[in-house]
Amino acid sequence: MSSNEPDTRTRILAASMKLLESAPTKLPRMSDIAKAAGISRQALYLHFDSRTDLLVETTRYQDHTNNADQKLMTHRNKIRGRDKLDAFVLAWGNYIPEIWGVARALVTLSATEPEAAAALDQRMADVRQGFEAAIKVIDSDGDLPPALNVTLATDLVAMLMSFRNWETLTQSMGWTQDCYVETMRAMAQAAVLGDMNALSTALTCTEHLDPSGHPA
Amino acid sequence: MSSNEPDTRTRILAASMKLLESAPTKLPRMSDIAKAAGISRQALYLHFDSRTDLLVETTRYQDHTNNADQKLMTHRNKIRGRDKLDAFVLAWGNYIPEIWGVARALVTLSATEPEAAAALDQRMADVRQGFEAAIKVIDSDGDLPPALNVTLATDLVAMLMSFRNWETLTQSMGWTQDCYVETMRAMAQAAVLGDMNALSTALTCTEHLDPSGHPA
DNA sequence: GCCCTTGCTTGACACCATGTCAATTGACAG
DNA sequence: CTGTCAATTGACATGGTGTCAAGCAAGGGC
Repeated sequence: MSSNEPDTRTRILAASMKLLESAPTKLPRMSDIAKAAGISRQALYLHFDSRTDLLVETTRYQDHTNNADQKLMTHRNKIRGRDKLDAFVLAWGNYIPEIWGVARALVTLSATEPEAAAALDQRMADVRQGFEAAIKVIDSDGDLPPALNVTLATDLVAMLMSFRNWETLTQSMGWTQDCYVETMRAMAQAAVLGDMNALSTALTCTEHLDPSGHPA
Repeated sequence: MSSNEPDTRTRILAASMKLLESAPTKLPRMSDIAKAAGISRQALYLHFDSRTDLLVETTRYQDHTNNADQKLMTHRNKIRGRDKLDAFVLAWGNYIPEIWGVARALVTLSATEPEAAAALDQRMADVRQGFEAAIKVIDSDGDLPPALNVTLATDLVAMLMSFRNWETLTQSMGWTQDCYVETMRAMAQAAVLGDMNALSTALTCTEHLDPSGHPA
């Protein structure tokens, strides 16, 4: 029976993840999560040290159930640095919406909880590393403009592709996910390769935005 | 005597501002602010409805004491759109560090308090408007690349110059304020004007970053 | 059939921060 | 002297996290 019914810890994590995904802007109370998992509030503390601990474990759980590693490794195939960058921008940019709810909760908690802040830093460092790998190859390809070095370029792209920027553009400013990805792709190429015609491709968005546009 | 001793409300606001500026990552409790203002905790509620209200008023107070309007209006002089953009990027980019502490608190609270979120949205909208003004002129100058429209370009630059990005680059990634401003200036020009050689100017940073660099 | 362990339940409680209320004080004005 | 205003004090409600102790139900070993 243990093969069919998932163990309690897993049920908690699944419930936590579901709650965070379904209402990204509200972070649930421990009692909410307990109810959703079908156990008592106190029982949560039999499996997790604290609210923060539970949340951090939820992010791990989510990455695991989503095959995050696999999804973010598509750039392995590519040979040229610019293709690697492109692939990673695409992969990460399209992964963000999947993790939005959970990541947002992590951001919120990290304002007060150092543990959460550490977990968030780690996650951002992981993403940064993906970009760095691509940019190193761009550099050895000789495609990196002389004005940039690897560190600077990586910082720039990592900033550009930050979770928060995705949130701003798609949630506050109403950009389509497609528009976001395409524009960020163009921006990354422009910034790191000095490739300006990349930005003409972003033309697909203009349609989406002109008429309806901003709710704010 | 009322001319020399500031009234209580002002003393509270000053104390609140000072606390937020001196420890940007910790948001003070009401009791901390009361103590700093030299009054009882309960007396705060004689002047402000709630913690959120007090914080929002603190941001206004800060903008007022800092002459924010004046500082952000330097681009009025400029005629060409590209010069206006440049001036506003410079002005806003250099204003951010002054308001960091208070703004950060607002961001933190806005996760749970709708009032704070509204205030934050307003502030972001104000900044956005500054960029939009410049970009409209760029457009009428005929300098806006055909792939962009005003809305899209404004969103892009507003995202680039967001408070959060400043925080990421200068606080997490260790960029100098100068490096930040110069790079953002170049990025903005590249994004909105298709002016790629702007990015070569950002070369000043490479020195700062290569040796010491990342704490993470 | 008995005991022991394991995982969970229930109820109670400490802690901490925000926000509220009532009674009181002290100063100043008319 | 009196009324008003601003602030003080102490007490309290609320809501959330985290802790603790006692009890209970199911299953395994023997």
